[in-house]
Amino acid sequence: MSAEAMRPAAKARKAHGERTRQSILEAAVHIASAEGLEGLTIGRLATETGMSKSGLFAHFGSKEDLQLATIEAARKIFIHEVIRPAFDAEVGLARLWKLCDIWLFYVRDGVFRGGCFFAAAAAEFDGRPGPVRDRIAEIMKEWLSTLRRAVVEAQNAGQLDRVVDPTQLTFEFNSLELGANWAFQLYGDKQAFARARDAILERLRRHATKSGSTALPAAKGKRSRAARAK
Amino acid sequence: MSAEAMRPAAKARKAHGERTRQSILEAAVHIASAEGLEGLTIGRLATETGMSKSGLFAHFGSKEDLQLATIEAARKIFIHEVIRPAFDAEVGLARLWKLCDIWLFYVRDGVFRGGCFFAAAAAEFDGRPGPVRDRIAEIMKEWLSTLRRAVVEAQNAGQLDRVVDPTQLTFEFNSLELGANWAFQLYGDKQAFARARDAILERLRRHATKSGSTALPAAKGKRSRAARAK
DNA sequence: GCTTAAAACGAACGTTCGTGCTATATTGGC
DNA sequence: GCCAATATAGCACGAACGTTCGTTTTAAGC
Repeated sequence: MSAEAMRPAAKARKAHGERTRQSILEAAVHIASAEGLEGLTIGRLATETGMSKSGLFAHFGSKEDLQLATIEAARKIFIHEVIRPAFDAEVGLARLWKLCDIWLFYVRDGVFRGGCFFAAAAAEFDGRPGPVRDRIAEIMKEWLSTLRRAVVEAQNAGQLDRVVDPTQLTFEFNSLELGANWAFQLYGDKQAFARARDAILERLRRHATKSGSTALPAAKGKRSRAARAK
Repeated sequence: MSAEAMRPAAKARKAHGERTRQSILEAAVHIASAEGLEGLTIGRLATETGMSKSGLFAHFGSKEDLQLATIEAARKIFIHEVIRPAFDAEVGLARLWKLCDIWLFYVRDGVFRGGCFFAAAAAEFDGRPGPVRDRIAEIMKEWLSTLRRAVVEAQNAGQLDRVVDPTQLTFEFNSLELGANWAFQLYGDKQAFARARDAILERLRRHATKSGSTALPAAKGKRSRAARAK
């Protein structure tokens, strides 16, 4: 009844506001990833979107709410760009590898202007307690859990040796990805992606079972590095 | 003559200013590592040191100069706390390992409030061109070079297999350290240090020659992880 | 103890920050 | 075409920012 009274019309009533809110957040995400969530200023965002400060501000009760909304928007993009495509791969080593591989492309292709949105946000807020920091930490835990689950599933599928500690492997992969992101942001070093990729693949190959190794990309010869350097 | 005219008295004349400048920078370094180089505000710093804004400001011509001076102060601390002690170890695998090991302690022991000063600064400024960003990049390159040199020296000493690519190994070690720093700052996860340590040691052991492996700490039994978890 | 330069201060500048309040467009439902 | 709700704009606020200025305190050299 009450739920039935919530006609689609009521939703359409809100459509316009929701749409501009969305376009604001789209701009916010890119500014924040490059200049930081604190550098994301209301005035700057208003200029960027061609709105007035107050008009824009009305969509969010406070700057903190804007930051939180921006984080959610970034999360959606991350899920769409990394998680979803990786889940097209079948469970096991293939999915685990694809998660890592796509993540590297997600940074390299500039899905966000400032590299990984959450790596930047985490570094900015790790010393400032509050809901923003908490939400960032939650989302990165989500990512780590997804990665770890993929490791365990690969083991359950008999494609990955059970002696490897899933938490340890997850830590190492995440670190290598953060390292590649760091090197690319600070030095524009694209080779860092290849290095992270090599390091991850080397670990996966070393612990892959015979049936598992077919799920990984074919190993290149020793000349691969020299060829790449050229 | 002119040089002789520069009597110690003339130096003593300037002593007081230099000393307060140093104490300002000491406070600045800790604030900046926790709140960022931009969050390091002149008013905040004045309050912290019990000085007036203008009196403090006179020591630096601009905020950017203050940031640069803060970076130099942090670099000196880093050299004193990490580089110098590691160079007590003899050239080769021992020094390489000590560089990595001490770095982890440097973060864990809170030499800076916000973890690794330069990791935080790099994340903050990697998207903002200018002298501050340039200097941070330079200093981190210094660190990478030091690490890489240690790898090469270990190879030259016949303690590390020559098939390993020094640049690749340096990238991996640096990534693992950044990963530990990240996990500790965001989650307070102290186990991350053990994980980074294990990962680094595992790689070193795998590529150490017979003569080299004596330079590494004795391997713990398999129960070590279970014991640590308890 | 007087002189003089360095060091620190207090007050104010112009901007920009986040955030309210009030009025004006814009829009969907009838 | 009118109504009511929603969406945007205009304006002003207090606070904090980096920075400048003229003055006062501090301390070293003779």
